[in-house]
Amino acid sequence: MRSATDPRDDLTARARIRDAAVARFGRDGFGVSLRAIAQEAGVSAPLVLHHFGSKDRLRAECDAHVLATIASHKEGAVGPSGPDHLLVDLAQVESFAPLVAYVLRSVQHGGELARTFFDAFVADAEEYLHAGVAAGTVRPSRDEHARARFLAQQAMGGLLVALTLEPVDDPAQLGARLRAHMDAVALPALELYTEGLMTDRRMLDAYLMYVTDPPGGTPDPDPTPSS
Amino acid sequence: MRSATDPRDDLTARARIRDAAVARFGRDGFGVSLRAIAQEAGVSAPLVLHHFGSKDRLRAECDAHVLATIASHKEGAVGPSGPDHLLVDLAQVESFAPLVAYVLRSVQHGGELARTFFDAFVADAEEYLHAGVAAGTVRPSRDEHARARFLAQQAMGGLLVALTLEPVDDPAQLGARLRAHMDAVALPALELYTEGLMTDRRMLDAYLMYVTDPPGGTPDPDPTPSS
DNA sequence: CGCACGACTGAACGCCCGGTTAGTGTGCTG
DNA sequence: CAGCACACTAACCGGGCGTTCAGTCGTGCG
Repeated sequence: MRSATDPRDDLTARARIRDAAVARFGRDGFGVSLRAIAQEAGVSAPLVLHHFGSKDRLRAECDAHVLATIASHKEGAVGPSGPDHLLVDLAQVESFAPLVAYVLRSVQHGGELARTFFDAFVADAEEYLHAGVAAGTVRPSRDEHARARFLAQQAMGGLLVALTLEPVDDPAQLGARLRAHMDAVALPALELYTEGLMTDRRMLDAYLMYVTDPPGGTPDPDPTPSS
Repeated sequence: MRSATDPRDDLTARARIRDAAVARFGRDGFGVSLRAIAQEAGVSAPLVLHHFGSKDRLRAECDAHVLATIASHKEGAVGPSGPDHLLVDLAQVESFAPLVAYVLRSVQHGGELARTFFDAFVADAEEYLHAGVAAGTVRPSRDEHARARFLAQQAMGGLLVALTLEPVDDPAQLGARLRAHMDAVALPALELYTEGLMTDRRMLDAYLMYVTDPPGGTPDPDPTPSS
């Protein structure tokens, strides 16, 4: 019983299965079989069901566990470089790499956790940008929320595409791969962020003119004919 | 025989199966069953194998078909807004929406076609940026290729994340969804592209200083010990 | 001690998968 | 008309999946 191993209590088979599931889900995707998870945890497949009821509930528990773990670590030490680096920094710590892989899989696959994570990223980005604007290091935007969402989406997506096109087999190398991605991205990103891309304001001004005064007015707002 | 239906020749059951496979793969992912594809094409499952040999070869043929179709259309009319808009513009045409969905699925899943497509995107972006630099509308970069890759990766990834987090059920709505994504992204993107993000050059200059003169020198270039 | 209980497992079930086989209909060809 | 090539299908196969079941083992408790 748990009374005998009181301090560990969560390092028992149940937790081992959960950790193995996180690792396998992250490495091979959510289609991985229960038997593979069981083997990774060193137990039999039915024991997984015995503890978690079903594969779906196991997945849900993994979601909650990953969410809670990362959230608690986010509080502990705020990243030096904004939300984009949180996952990258976490992945450098070997023990956290599986969690990061799990998060990336989630975002690749979609679903509840992915949206939760992404919303948190956007919120972090917005907060970070707001601090920059207040400190005078970041230009204000005409729509701060849209900008935060845009930047988070682009950064997350770019990372995901890079990892998808050149997948990392060994989760121990995930940290190095993420670091390499940041290195490859650093120069163009900093260039873009400080110098922009365009040499003049024509396109932006044209767009601003367009949204405030659409050329076609409001054409046929309810195009439902009589038939 | 094909001599009887000479002009159609490619609209026979084989092509119908291929199109059904493209549609299903794009809508439900590559895990979709052969039976579902067969049902969509209105034939029996073994007929799919009869024509294509195996699921893998069917997938390969879909890859080639999608690649060829989009490539031929790309030649026909070069997009007015660079490579990012090619898929978006194509998806507006209802008949092309399944192909676009297939491409996005490919990039989400990884693999050969994904890399081929992505490399083509990068090449298009590089060409487009180069033209802009030559015309004086786009600032030059210290690493043109890295910038093109960066922008393509971010744009593609951002689109993918947006669609993954809020998936589109009906392929007929894909065009509208992509348009909505471009609308949501237009303002922050144009702001970033024309005005940048930073108010000063400190971070960029610090980075440039760092890469040309790393603080740690060249630490242990070949860390292979004697053992 | 005896007993109940939870952790745990081997075997098996039902299902669906990709793929195979054996055969049917059909239309062209000689 | 006979022969034949081809598109096409019903039935089936082995295998892997999530899940269930019956039972064993170890252990704390009356």
